[in-house]
Amino acid sequence: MTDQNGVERCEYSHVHEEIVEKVERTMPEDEILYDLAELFKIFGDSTRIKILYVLFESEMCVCDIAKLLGMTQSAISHQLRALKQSKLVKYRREGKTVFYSLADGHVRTILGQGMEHIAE
Amino acid sequence: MTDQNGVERCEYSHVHEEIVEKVERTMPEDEILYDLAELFKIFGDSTRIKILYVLFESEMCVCDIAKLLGMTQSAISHQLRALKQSKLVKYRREGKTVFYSLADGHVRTILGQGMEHIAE
DNA sequence: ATAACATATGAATTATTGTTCATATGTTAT
DNA sequence: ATAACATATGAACAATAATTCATATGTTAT
Repeated sequence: MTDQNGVERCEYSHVHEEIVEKVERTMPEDEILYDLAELFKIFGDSTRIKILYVLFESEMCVCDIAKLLGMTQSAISHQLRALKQSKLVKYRREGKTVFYSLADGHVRTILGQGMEHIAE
Repeated sequence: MTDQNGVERCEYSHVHEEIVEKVERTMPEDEILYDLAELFKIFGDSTRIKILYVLFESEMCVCDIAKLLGMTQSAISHQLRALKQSKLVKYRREGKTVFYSLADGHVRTILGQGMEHIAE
């Protein structure tokens, strides 16, 4: 069923040619799909989700987040970096302290839709 | 800064007590947050995202998905299982063939919001 | 019952990722 | 300059996960 290049060779295809063409027209570029997957990977960790939920209520410094979640400063800092790189959180420095906050509204929508889905 | 239990002990907390209480009231149960992370992990892989995009256009059998994405039947089948377990796709059997399709509308919303976010 | 096809699955391998530990960087006060 | 505090980061380790390969299951036709 699979040739030497790993490409499928089913005897009878069920998709009509028009569907194939439509898929090829609508499917975003590989690079975009890769970026999209990278974004969702960020949501795919409960520590990061908790951080986002904390930031729903208020901007907060690294240490206070760590205290609230009962985790080390290092672990939280590493995860905040991931959230920062994905532009899901932003930060401002005030003396020794760095305050993190949510970067935009998509976070709420995405988490909200996820919640709705698992609630079913 | 960290005690022997790994709990943070910052000298000066910046969060006010009322914020802490609000976070503790609003934060969902650990189990729910875990399930939520599990759901987003599913979106965190470009192969699965491609499968979902394909299914936007039409229900489709495993072999045709594999052909469209240039991947093996086995790899697609494994990923479809993950999508099925997360209730993101459903399926119906017709003879030897199994047709997969999107299970609900959250998929579109979540992917759409993700797209909006990375487009910024 | 057997052959042929479509799909599913277990085990192995490779790659990725979260946390910890130790330490570095940056900031403020003395 | 030094000490103290807050945060960031690199390396290592342990845990997860994606794909491949081989094979099993399920369905249809002969």
